[in-house]
Amino acid sequence: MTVTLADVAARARVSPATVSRVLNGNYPVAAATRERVLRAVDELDYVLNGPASSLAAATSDLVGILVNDIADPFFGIMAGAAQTEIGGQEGTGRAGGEKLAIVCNTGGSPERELTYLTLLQRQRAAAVILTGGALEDPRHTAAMTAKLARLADAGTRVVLCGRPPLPESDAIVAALAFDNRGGGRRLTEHLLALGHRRVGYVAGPLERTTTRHRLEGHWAAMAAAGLSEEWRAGGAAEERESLTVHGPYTRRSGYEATLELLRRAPDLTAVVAANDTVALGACAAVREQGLRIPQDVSVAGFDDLPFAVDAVPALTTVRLPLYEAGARAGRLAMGTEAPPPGGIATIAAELMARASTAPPRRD
Amino acid sequence: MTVTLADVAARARVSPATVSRVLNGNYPVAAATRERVLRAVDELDYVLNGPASSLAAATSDLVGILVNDIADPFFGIMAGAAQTEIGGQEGTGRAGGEKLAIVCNTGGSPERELTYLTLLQRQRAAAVILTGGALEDPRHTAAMTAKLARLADAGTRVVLCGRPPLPESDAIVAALAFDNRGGGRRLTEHLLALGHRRVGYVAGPLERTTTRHRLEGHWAAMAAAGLSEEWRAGGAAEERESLTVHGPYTRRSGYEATLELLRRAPDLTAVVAANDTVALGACAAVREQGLRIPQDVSVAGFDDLPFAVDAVPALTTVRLPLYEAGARAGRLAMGTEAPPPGGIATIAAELMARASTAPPRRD
DNA sequence: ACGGCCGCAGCAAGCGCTTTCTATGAGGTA
DNA sequence: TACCTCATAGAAAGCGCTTGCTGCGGCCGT
Repeated sequence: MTVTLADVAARARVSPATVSRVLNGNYPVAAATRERVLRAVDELDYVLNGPASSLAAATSDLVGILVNDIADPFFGIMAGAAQTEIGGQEGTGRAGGEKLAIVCNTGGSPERELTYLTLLQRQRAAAVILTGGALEDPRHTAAMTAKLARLADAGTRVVLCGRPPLPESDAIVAALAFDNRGGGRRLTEHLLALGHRRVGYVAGPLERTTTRHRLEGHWAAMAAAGLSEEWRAGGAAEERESLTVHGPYTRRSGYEATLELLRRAPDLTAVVAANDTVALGACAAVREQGLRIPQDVSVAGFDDLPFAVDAVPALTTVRLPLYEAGARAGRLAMGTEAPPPGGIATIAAELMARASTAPPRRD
Repeated sequence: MTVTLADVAARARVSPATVSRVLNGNYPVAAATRERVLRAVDELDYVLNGPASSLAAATSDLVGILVNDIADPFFGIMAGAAQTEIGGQEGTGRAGGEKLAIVCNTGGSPERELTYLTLLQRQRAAAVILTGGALEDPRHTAAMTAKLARLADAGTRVVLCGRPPLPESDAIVAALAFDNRGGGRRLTEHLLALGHRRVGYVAGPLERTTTRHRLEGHWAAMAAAGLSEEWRAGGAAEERESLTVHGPYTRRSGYEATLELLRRAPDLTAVVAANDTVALGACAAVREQGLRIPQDVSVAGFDDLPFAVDAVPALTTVRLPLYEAGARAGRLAMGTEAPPPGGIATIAAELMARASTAPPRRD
């Protein structure tokens, strides 16, 4: 039925061992023999049995890339870049060093995240790349740390991309963290410099590192401008809360949250969104209220996804070098690039001031 | 070092066979014994060895989803939907019927497409979903047909999603094809009905089924309106060609191609793009030329990706039910849903007339 | 009360490959 | 010529799991 190594060996009139060695190319085989074997492989249309080979060798050439939402280009871009570095060109046997990247969509679910790690552990994956923000649940964090430790024990290289390093875990080859806090701060500073004082914030889901860091940057800027004082005077933390609404990283959330913000504070002059997708929803909501962007309300996003520049007006946002980060993560996973000192690198976030933000109208 | 089935068996004071049966749950095991085994599994933090298990059982619970470009939401949405149906919740053992979806990014490369199919064949994948348009190269088509036949032989279920069925191949469980031709035709008819006569077309890459079908729909509409006559009079096929430019499915391509079209035919009143992403680039180009949308030039896309409705003006496009199609493909791959009669289903494409198209200006 | 069944657990034979160790012959050296 | 060294190829022992078949008590039927 299915062709096995032994069949190839028989046809090439050599032993199975020799065929294996030809295919793996890590043992001297006479040119003539190799030739004969390769011909047999070709003629029989032989395909290596992955499970058998992984079992015997106790390794595989799979690299897992975990993403929170595959439909979101934020992850797609990173995953694609990583995958480019990891490769995927090979013939019947294993070409040298080439690995195969597979993308696993967790949908943001912690269970699924662990499930996929288990799968990859099962498959003895060569490396795992975790992209995007992490959930800040102590239980889940502990489970992840433990799981990653076991993976590392088994020889799997673990790389984080766009995710802060795990506390006291030495299982990780490298962590590339985006400077979400700094980016968030600079974005709000830009708004403040334009003269805005009443700034609404459509935040991402609670308990995500990305959400928290961006929000912290925002608040830091507000506080530095002395605006936290105003809050304190005018009603303490509730006031601050009232200008922040949480929701998923979706357009719809941006739309609804912005309507809500506008209802709570009609005198808002700017809305900062958790990311560009959310910002698009915010724009729609602002327009629906008959307000103009940026004359009446400024809107800003985060990430600088490709479509941000095409929004009308072009979206002010914070550029994250997603492609570069993904590619670097890919190289780290392959062991092609040396890890940064301490295994941790912070990736700069650059403010992209565009047309969707302007000074507030003077009433 | 690593915990094996045997270790678990020893701790639970049963035979390895029993542990295996508890984990796979397809053989009667006394409740008390099962309990003991599960406890041992938990205590030892045991993880099944995937390769070993796949080898022995000659199957695996992996489902591969091949996509052309993971950074493109077009694919992300389908893949995400399919993955939702396929699941990914399971404990240490294999929960009943649950499979694990992995996404493979071919980047549009035929070699990589085959490589991934080989990988999945190697892994004895339970099913494979191929999304998006196919390459129309006879050599590659033949290779794919052969490869899919072998996969099917080995028991892998093959589902096509958004891709036309392969000629004379019975390897396929089902093919869900989008009505790209019909959608393209209706879109151009809409433009013609508005009064447009000079319509530019920014097409996708050559030799892709999707590109060709959409283009055929466009031409069919033009011909039906008697506009092919005008062409014939005014310079035969070259004229028709001159209003069509090919390029990749990227924003940049849309931008450049539109500038080129405007140069060739300054009297153009409408531009149809291969998809929404390309349309965004087209919009940018039109604006850069100082032209207004839709007053001076109408622009239309295809796919109705989430951001299409957020473009300003909102983009006229053709809606493809990507999520539904992906989900259905997922169910077909799981065997949860009966294949359509003949294994082939055409999925309707709906015209979404929005603000980016309007009657041409009367000069 | 005895044979037959049935429910449950164990034995052992692989699944197809990798890899260590051993065998063999050719070529070089003293 | 006898001995030693390489360079290659083969033999065989698993890798960790699944599963057909066997074995063993206890319960039922008559």
